[in-house]
Amino acid sequence: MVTLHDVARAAEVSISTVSRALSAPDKVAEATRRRVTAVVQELGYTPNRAASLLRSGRTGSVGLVVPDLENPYFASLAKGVQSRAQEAGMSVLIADSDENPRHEPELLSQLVQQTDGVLLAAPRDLAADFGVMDGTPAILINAEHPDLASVSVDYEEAMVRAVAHLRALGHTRIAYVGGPTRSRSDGQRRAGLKLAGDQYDGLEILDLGAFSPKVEGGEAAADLALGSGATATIAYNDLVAVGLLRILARRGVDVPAQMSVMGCDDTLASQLATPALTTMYVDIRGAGEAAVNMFLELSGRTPGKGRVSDLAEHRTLPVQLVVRDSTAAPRRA
Amino acid sequence: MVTLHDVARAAEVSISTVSRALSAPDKVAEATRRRVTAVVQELGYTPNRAASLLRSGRTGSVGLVVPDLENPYFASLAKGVQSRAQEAGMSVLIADSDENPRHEPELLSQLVQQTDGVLLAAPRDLAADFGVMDGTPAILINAEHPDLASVSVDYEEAMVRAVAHLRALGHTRIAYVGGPTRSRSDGQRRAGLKLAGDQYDGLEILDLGAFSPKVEGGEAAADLALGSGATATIAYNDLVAVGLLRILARRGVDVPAQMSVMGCDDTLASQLATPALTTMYVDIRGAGEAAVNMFLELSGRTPGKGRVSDLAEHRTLPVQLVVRDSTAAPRRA
DNA sequence: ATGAAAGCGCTAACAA
DNA sequence: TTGTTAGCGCTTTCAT
Repeated sequence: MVTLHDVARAAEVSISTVSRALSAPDKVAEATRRRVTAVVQELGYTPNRAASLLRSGRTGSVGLVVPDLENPYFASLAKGVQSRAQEAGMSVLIADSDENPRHEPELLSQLVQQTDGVLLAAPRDLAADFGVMDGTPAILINAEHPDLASVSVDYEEAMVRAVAHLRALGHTRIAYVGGPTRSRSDGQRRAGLKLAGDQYDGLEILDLGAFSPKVEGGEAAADLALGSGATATIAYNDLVAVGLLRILARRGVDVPAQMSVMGCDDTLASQLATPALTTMYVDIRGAGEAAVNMFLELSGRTPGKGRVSDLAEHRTLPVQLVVRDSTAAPRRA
Repeated sequence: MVTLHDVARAAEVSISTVSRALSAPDKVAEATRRRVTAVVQELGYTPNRAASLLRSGRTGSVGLVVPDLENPYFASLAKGVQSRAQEAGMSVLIADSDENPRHEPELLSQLVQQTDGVLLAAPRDLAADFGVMDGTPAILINAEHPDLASVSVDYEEAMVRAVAHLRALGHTRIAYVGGPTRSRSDGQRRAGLKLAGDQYDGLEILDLGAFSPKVEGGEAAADLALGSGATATIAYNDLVAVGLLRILARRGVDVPAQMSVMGCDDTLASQLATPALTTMYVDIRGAGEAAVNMFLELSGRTPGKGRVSDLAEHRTLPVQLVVRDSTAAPRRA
């Protein structure tokens, strides 16, 4: 292993000069700097992370807590976090709470000790989490708290646009299959739906109730949707939409001719479904990246353009309509 | 920050005793051990990883390299790795090569520095990877190398059973949509297919060629399958099967009545598809866990029952048939 | 602009 | 069984 000492010896300077040449190039004479970097190249020196971290008191990693890594939504999020962190020279410790809110605090407290900060995706029990965070920088994803920075998808806008799309196709009775009641993002979606409903004349939004945010949820809601007289149904997310699709197919209902179906999130699921789902694209990977960026600013590692307000910045991510094969004009009666 | 010194002082022992009490409890008197652990609890001491790394050369983490975290297959793998590692008190650093074999060596060399060992999932360019591994323990997943331990899914058996299922339904002409030519696991699948083909009289296996292991691949192969006169098609994996389903639906072909379709891997995709895919379940999570276990044995952290042959143990994981809605008896002509 | 030197918190000889 | 001690490779004052 090549160390600072080796480089220093070869370049005939002291180790502190080498250290400076690498981390604060402007504090070293041009000639010296060049000589040092040349030797570094030649010897193939790479700094020992452990040593520099020990010295500086940092760990060089961020923690990420997700409910379920197998859920395509969180897989994408993890991917975004991962890639941005890597760029910034940090590593990511991922903890999977297995959809169990009770695991969160425990996982969190583990992470807190091993990382410089934590990204919390869709936390279920913020209050409990708080206890163990103990001052560690934390960023919330799809959740908000007055004292914490956060990045969330604009689900309200997502619903407004979804309705606009269906309305443009000529639908006037639209059903909504909701997600978990306690979910903050379901609340946002409903707000968007209400907004859209008020905006158009003669448009009816039917609330089908709360369902599990999975395929099963959609399956449970399908007959309700059918019986509601709606010509289009918006699902809480893509998974739920897939469940709808499945039962509708079994009932012999042609999608989109007899019923239009929309998902949300544009996860892999929307592309896998048959017919492919019209859905709202939300940049999950971008959310992951944004969360890392916020963390970086918060902990002052980014030169920082003006530095964030204080601790608690809230960032909202835009959404976009993706039209595929599951929506069409309603059939003339 | 609580350090060893703090604990030592409070417990009235030396720092080395504390260190030992934690990492080699049997080398410390029972009473002392209890006193120390009590103080550790009380003070909330957690070892400084950077320091112990620096000193011991170990990191307490494993690296995992996957081609794509968004692919449900690798997401599950990551989940398995994650959970077993957690149990063993280790953390996981995940690197995503973004399906680009050229990223691998770079990611790997980063990981090698930060981990005690590396798990390589479906590596594309083992030769290049080798250069940077430089003696770090490595476990291959779905790949093999004479000098490295590995765990792979038994894709040969998977195909044998898939064919048996279709055969039992009455199919006699079965098409196979292959994956990447260079893929080792595609070779295994073909071997299984051949085996099965030879085993039954009057059974024809048609090779449709090599396709991208994604939805697009299946879409590309669909018309070929249709034109081949086969009554059933086996796809390289679930994603490819979904692609088939999509085009078949567009062509008005009823699955499974007119064409049976099988996927492979039993990823989320097979459940999301319409109709739900009959597929071969392979315990991907188990593979991840097994890989961690092997690493643990290899690096001698598990008391080890007899210690692995040498460096290179190869473990094979079983498969299982999952029947859903995409297969049925062929229609009488 | 450069060098000397003091540790960061911990592990692992080596002593006792 | 326990304690003493010497660093691991680096950053960072403080001199020069």
